[in-house]
Amino acid sequence: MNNSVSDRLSENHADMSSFKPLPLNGICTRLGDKWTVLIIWRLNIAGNRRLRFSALKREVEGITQRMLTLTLRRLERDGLVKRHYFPEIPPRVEYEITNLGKSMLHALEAVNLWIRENLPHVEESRRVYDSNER
Amino acid sequence: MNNSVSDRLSENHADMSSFKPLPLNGICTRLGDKWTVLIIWRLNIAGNRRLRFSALKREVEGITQRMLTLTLRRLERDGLVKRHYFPEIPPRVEYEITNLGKSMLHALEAVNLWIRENLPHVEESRRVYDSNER
DNA sequence: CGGAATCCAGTAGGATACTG
DNA sequence: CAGTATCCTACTGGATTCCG
Repeated sequence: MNNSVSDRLSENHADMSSFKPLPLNGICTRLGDKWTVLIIWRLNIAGNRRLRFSALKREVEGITQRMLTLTLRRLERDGLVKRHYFPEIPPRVEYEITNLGKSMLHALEAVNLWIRENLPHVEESRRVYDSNER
Repeated sequence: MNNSVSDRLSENHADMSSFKPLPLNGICTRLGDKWTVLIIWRLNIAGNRRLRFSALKREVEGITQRMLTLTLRRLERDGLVKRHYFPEIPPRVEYEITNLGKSMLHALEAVNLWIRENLPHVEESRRVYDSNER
């Protein structure tokens, strides 16, 4: 079986030179936007339970209806979230994270950990930089 | 010794519910911008060798002088990159990735791998979505 | 309830010209 | 060489209103 890619992902930093850079084709941009990670993170916590549109709106702090709709549509389009529509009156719509979405969040765990561990260093560096220069 | 945080980062997906979401405090946004990852990635490949401004400009495809300067300044401010200035004539400036920068790229390896493995699925999902709806 | 449509302000980033 | 300064455009995202 072929796992040459993961083989090259070793502990050895120098081996990273064999990797091409991250393809900045929209996914990376998506990860950096304001709401994507917060929404899919919330859906991931829910696990296999689905969340209604209104529930997400309540629980993702500060998001507007417009941005929630936009972000969910993009997530659905990318296959990271599944949308279940029930044409009742009033309508009911439920959202659920997909396996693909779960795997993406899994890949983000290391980044999450890095931020939690290194944000203080970054902030200290900013303080020093801002006091010296300017 | 205290490693409770990494303890909770297990293989078990359900445990992720105990994590607070990624703090979207500028770093995440930074990762999603157009040039940050490409630049620091290039510096990381160089390892402990430094790269001149002009070398980065040549090798980071399509970047403008302005964006290279801006992005390098932010990376320096965050402590991810070190700037070495030699006041000669003409001036010479060399950039070098820091250990903090290396550790951040290390945390990004899983994301890089995920994209390389799952981008086809995302693109297929987009094709289906765009043909069905609209 | 779950949007869609419209308007608007702020910002990211490109192109270009100038400089110590 | 390694920037800085300026202008300009496109896009992101907030606020608000309307709708089935």
